[in-house]
Amino acid sequence: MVRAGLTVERVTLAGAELADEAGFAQVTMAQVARRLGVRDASLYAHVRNLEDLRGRIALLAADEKTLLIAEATTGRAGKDALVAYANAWRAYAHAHPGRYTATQTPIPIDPALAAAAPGPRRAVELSYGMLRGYGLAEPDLTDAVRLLRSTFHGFVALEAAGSFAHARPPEDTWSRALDALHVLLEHWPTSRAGDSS
Amino acid sequence: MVRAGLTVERVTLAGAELADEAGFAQVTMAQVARRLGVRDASLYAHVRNLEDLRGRIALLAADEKTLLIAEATTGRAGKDALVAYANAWRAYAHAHPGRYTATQTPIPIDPALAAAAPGPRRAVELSYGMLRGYGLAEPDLTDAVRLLRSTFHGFVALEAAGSFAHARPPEDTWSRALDALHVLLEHWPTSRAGDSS
DNA sequence: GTTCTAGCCTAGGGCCCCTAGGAATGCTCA
DNA sequence: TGAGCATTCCTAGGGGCCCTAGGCTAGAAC
Repeated sequence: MVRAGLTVERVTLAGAELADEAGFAQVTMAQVARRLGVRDASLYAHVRNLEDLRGRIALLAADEKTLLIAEATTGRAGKDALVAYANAWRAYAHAHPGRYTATQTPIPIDPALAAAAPGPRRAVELSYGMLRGYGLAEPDLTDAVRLLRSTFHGFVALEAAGSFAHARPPEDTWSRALDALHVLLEHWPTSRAGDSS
Repeated sequence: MVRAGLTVERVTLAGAELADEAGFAQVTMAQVARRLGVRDASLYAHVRNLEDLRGRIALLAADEKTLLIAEATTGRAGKDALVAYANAWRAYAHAHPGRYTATQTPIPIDPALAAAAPGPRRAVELSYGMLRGYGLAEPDLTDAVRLLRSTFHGFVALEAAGSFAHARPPEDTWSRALDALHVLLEHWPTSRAGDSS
């Protein structure tokens, strides 16, 4: 009998690949085990249970996404940084749909595991760094980061759900939206709402 | 033996209530049947299968959400309409989290069923009507609608996922974001990107 | 009152999650 | 080299869920 040589990392990766190919909902102990040529009971030596496995996939995806964004935005500022950040975000969601939904699905993740992951902290740094060129101060900085992240996530989520199935290509809307957000950041209503209508 | 008096509507409603209380992932034939005091096999007389039931919940939720937005925005224009639309959206997501995730989850819905639902058409009308005061023309109108819907959905999704768990209350960010979007719609970069940095 | 149409039932197969306990593998160390 | 040992992977099995097949009964139609 040849051992399969499983580790937590290999199991998690197999789950991530399965998520991208068949959807995150199809990530199941039995399916992952089949993909690894192993019985499902064997996975419990490496992963606590299904929820644990899904949480690890979510953490892996968050780290990968953050890393891609970091690579895309280094050395850029202003609108260049905004566009690079946004495009890297959307590209990851397109390239790894299952992993991406894993990051979104609210899973109770093991705190110790989450603390060891470098993703979240790095993601916050990147978000704030991207906006450095626009001259915003707290709390506007936090609000702007949240608005941008909301828009990026919402766009790819609606795109994945097929809400943009009409005539105009999503790509066109996407680039126009980035233009608009850039303008917004330059005209950010700092002290009180600019209510001119 | 007393009959339970099931109908498609009652089964769908029970599923929707269960979704709000326990999460959309917990909407299962067995759970819904238990809630109705019935065996799971009995539900198949009213609903084709689990996927069909979930699709009906999604459609119900979409209709309810659209109705609330319609009530909130009638008679309003400009920023008033924008704020009313956005607040109704977020309020529905908060009041019915399970139903709301049902609308987001990409479920293959029976086309005949979807065609009979008034929600989608009405939702499109409302979105475009809300922007009537900003003087946008196509394709900017479509892009603006998509941007707004992306932001609204992304915000409540990240909120539900616990991404805004830090110091600043989400409410504050939300109202500032609406101010910012209002400014954005007034400064919408119509012809070519306003690239002034 | 009989017949017919439903609504609801039990029975059962297949898949999945997870635990318990056994066998084989490959490392450590005398 | 070979015994001991931790780890890896296995089979067996219980419980839950989805769904189909087929039977029984309540209420409507005649």
